Amino acid sequence: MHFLNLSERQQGILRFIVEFMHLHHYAPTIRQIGETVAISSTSVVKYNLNKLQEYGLILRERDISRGLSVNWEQLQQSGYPYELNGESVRGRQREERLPEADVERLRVPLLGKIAAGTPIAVTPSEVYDPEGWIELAAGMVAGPADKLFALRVQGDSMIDASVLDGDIVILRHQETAYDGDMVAAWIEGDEETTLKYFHRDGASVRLVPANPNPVYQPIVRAAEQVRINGKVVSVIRLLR
Amino acid sequence: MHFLNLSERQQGILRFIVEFMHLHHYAPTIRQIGETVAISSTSVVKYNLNKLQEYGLILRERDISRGLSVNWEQLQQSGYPYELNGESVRGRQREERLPEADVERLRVPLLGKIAAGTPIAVTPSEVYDPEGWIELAAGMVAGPADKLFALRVQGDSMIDASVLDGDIVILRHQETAYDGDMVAAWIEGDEETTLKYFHRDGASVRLVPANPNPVYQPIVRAAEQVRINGKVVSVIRLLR
DNA sequence: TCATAACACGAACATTTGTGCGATGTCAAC
DNA sequence: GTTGACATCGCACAAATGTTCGTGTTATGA
Repeated sequence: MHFLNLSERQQGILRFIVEFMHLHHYAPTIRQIGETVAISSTSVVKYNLNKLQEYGLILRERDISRGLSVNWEQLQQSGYPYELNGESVRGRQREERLPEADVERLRVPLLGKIAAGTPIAVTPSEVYDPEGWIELAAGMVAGPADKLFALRVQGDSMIDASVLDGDIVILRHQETAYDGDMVAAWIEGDEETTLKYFHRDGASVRLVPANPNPVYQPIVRAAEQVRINGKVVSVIRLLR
Repeated sequence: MHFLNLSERQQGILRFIVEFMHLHHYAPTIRQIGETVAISSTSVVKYNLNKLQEYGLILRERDISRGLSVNWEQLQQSGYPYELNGESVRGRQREERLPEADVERLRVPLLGKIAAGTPIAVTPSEVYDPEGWIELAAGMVAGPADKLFALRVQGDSMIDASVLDGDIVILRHQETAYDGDMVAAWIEGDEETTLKYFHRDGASVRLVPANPNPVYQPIVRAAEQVRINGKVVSVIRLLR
């Protein structure tokens, strides 16, 4: 979706968000957006925000105050006129990545384990003690080196994804996915975490194992039952 | 204020905030912080957050949900440990690290494809004509970083090793193996290349698939029939 | 022209989330 | 032992903030 094909309001909203996030270091609320873009109803803002999210330009997390972020890469590709904001989108991106100044080497936090029977704790509830960091060459992940984290696979339950006990899975944190993405998802009802290829079938979701052997079957669940934890960008197996 | 001079709780809080913001693109709430750092009272979190703000490490805006941001510059100067097991990484230490770059990053030649039906022909001379190079962090391979080469898997024939089409296998060139090593081997008679765990049974060799699913069975062959091409040290899968 | 989808409105609502404050615990200085 | 700074705890509270829903309004196309 090209920037200029957005509705006027959506352009305004996007511009404001970019500007706001540049000024503060957090996102605006829908009310703040509404005020500056002259939208009286919060629901209208939400409506347009949803559109922007559909276009992949922003990312929003449900029920989270200011849980709004900009997909900078997508924004650039949309032909966003970032000169208008005084500073470039690139500048902003650099700022975001300050913690990883080294472009060629990535440091990805190893946040815990992933196993079939237990949900991934994106926000671990125990005493905070990350297990460490994984060093990667930048080429080891496709796409932006952003929102990445690593999990160690525990048990052979993900073998249908050709992922073995002890493997390390590199994920990009996101709660939505596109068809063909391999995702880590928690399936409510089944109460299990799984690694599968994601396909949307209307209101339901089809999760297809990577291993084409027919002993491993796709599963289909209602979309609401499937909670995506992240997109798998890489799997690494270290043999002794 | 140096990072290590912070109270344990403050260190935990700071660490959590940094990682949280790395994953999401917004700040955590004081409650989320409290849960992960095992602080039961929101006011205690606030108290420590105030401290961190006094030290200039974070910035907070009153009454704003998640209106919390990190002062990255200050953080770096505080000696924040991006590597938890090693010593802290400061901007100044960069130059010292540069000479070590060769040690920390590996370039492994990509020598071709590996498929079930064709033997791997790796002669030392071919090393000089690779299809490309794979950049790895040193931690991606165990053991010495010599005699390494990479092959791209073609086809689903190695699925019994939980290795998929397109995966990259990092091998160390060697013609013998110890029990328990995963090897790439050409089996004469069967005329095929396979990736399996190597076990010696007297005069014969037992090759065990990594996938324990009984549809994949070990094979036993006379030792002379099994030509080892190398030991698998790593398997890497890149998803788009 | 009519149906339909896309867009907009506003108010009610439910949560999420930060703040305030009195009470308690700890520890070193006097 | 008393004092006081510092750190902690619970909990009540109010403000901040996203969502839902019934109802208009405006395009779009057959």
